[in-house]
Amino acid sequence: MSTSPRQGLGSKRAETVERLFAAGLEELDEVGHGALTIRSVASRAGVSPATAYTYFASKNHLFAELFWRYLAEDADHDPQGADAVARVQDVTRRMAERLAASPALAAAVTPALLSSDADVARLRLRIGGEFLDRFARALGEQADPAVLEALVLAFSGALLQAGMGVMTYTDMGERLDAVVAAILEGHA
Amino acid sequence: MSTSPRQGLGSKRAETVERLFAAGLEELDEVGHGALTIRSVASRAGVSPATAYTYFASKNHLFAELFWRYLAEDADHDPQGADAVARVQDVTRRMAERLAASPALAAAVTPALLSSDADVARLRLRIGGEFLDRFARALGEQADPAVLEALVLAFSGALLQAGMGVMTYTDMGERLDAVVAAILEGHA
DNA sequence: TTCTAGATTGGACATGTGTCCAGTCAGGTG
DNA sequence: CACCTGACTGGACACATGTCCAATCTAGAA
Repeated sequence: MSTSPRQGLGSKRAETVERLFAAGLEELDEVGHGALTIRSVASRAGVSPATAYTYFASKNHLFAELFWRYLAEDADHDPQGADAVARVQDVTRRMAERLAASPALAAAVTPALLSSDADVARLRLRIGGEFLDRFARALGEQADPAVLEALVLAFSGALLQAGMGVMTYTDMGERLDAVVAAILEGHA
Repeated sequence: MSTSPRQGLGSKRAETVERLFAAGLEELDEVGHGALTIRSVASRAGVSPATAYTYFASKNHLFAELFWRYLAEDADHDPQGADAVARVQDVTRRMAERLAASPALAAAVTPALLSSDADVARLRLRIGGEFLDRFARALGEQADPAVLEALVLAFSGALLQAGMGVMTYTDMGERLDAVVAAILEGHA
């Protein structure tokens, strides 16, 4: 039995996974997602590659987990603003700012989420659900489902384009302001 | 000097590249983009891997070229419809139908276009430009730039979600009808 | 202290990826 | 005909990826 009161949290496994996450972020910033390998992350975290692979099925899985955690840090925030337009813009601006603050992670996660890897597929759904929730909350109760879907799709599209380098994450915030306004126009 | 009047078109190189494209499509349908390798495509086309690599820098480059050609087949079509909404829906429906008809190619191209490969980056811009053109033509002259961008982003987002398997390409057509209507509402 | 279960490890393995290069081949040229 | 040139080829290379397993370590339980 574990001696720790909080089940599992203080376990050896939990400590190791934390070290791997931290090493992953550092490695991402320093060498980018192209050059990063699970082995390099393992080495930075001071564990063997075999150990790292017991935690992450693949490089893509690692990126997806890192992104999910990054997203979750911000999950409790309630969108601010007087009307739906302002609240939705608060959501997109906030996301864009956070992504701009971690460009390496943002660049890594876009291709990673497309992986057919089973662990990635699970996280992908969670992440998609989180986006949907945020927009739904910003819109309020009686929102037009087509409008909600338009927002989610436009946001996904912006993520994709930024991920491909067609626009920067800083641009993304501003451009989405206009796009959100255009979509919501006539949908009081 | 070449004996062929149409410069290069009848050259050996052009014939080989055609065979490689054809083999690539067959291989995609039969084994999917995961299992496909440049070597397997080369073998199917009856050329050596080394030869195939003189035409395509990577698997992703092959997918991007295949998709670009598939897109170009349809480039001259003028969007039909009385008003902007109908014309834009014609564009999205048409694309969705074509993608649904070649699911393996569609599944392959989404991750491929995210590659940092230089040849892919070139095609990515061309493909993005093509989408923009089609929506711009469907909207007509004096379109709101924010609306145009909203449409392109929503469409990109739909491609991404379908590419991830969150929706089918058949769904995509129907869902985009509603999304397009919602975006254009109030933008006569 | 001894035992035990879970965590970690080294290292080999099979596979894929893209590069490179010296050599061959075929068809048009002079 | 002999010659060239562009296309193609075989095969080796360096590297990354993810898997596997028997051996070892370590901290808490008895």
